[in-house]
Amino acid sequence: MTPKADVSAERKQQIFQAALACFGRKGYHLTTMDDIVQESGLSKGALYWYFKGKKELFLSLFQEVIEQLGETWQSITVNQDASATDKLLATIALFRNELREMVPLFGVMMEAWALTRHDEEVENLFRGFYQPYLQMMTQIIKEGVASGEFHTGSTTAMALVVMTLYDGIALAIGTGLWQSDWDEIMDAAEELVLRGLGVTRD
Amino acid sequence: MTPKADVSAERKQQIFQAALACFGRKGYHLTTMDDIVQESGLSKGALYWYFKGKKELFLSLFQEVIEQLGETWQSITVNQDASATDKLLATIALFRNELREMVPLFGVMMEAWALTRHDEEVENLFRGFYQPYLQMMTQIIKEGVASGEFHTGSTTAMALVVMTLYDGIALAIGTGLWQSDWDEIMDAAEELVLRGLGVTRD
DNA sequence: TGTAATAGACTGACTGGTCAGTTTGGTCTG
DNA sequence: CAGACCAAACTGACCAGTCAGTCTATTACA
Repeated sequence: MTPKADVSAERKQQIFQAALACFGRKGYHLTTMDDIVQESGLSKGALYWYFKGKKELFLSLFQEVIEQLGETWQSITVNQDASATDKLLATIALFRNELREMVPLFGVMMEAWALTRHDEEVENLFRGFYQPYLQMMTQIIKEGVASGEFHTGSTTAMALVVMTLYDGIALAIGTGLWQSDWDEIMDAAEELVLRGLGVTRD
Repeated sequence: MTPKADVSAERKQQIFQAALACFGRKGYHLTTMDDIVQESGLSKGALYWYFKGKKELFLSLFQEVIEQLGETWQSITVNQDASATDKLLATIALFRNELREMVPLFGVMMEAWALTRHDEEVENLFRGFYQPYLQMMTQIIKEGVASGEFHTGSTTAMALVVMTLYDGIALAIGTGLWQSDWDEIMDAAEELVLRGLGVTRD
């Protein structure tokens, strides 16, 4: 059933890489399949052999990255007997480190968010991506409020706002309009979130 | 020299309205000039009589709204002898009220942000839009830190983060992925920002 | 007052180019 | 040879922007 050495995995990776480069440069709507063909060194037939079309290729780019980050986060968060503060700190640290790697994706992701509004398929996909994130953050805050570590009026709203803060940073960095220092921004964000939630550190 | 009643103002408004409806529905890339033609009840020629092209029409949609909000904010902020806390509270209240009106624009604005990355003209325009906002926020925080009302490590980074927080909310609402209650979100944002800056309210 | 001239506002068919996706015809390997 | 894999030419829909011309209201002038 696999008569030939299976090159599909590396081919897909090859296509992903080319697609990311093109989408990153020109955005979703302005990159053509032919751009990706050229960048990848393959042919149009090859692209359509591995992916149904432009949209599927585009969305596949995120699936991997987002889901993997979610899993990493979960593995940190699930940790039974850590305090909510510890979990929050771990989350913030995770964001600080992982999001930085994802900067090239941010600009592209913005377009994906925009697509969300006009394409039900994309909308559902992203809702699926995002919901676990929101739930994890809600869970952490809920625990913190219960244990008296955090203070907030509405856990769900606050969770959304905190997630949203990092989205906003991704947006700001993604546009490249203000290329402030990453660590400085992350420090400020951390400060705002921790003090904003009423966390008192040692 | 003005032989005919000048209808250009209302025509432009008519086109704006149609454009906003179309862009809001289908996004920038997917709406056709012909869509706007149909929606507006005018003709293609008329559109191109008033606007150079699709991009100019799109960008004009923001110019008005953004600049006006900036001016309103400034008029509040400039107030000589108000405390930094008062200014911040006024700013937050302004955002709470004005941004709500702008929700239909948010979805569209995301695409504008995305455009920013592939079009120098758009980039410069938006940089110009945004910079005064950032400066005003920086100014407020700087004053607050100087007077001991606020606490933060880096005023500029914190200003960016706070602005970014509201961008993120705009993004979240713009996508419509989570249609949480506006007031609840704004309450949480206010809470996070105020406590995060170390503001102690009587 | 009648009429020619002019400017502003507007129409809509048309064009030139673009691009996602298809088709056809391979090649290489087991 | 069978089926996975790929090349490249091709198709057809779609769309931003153009342009030649129309319509209307005002003005200039006799």
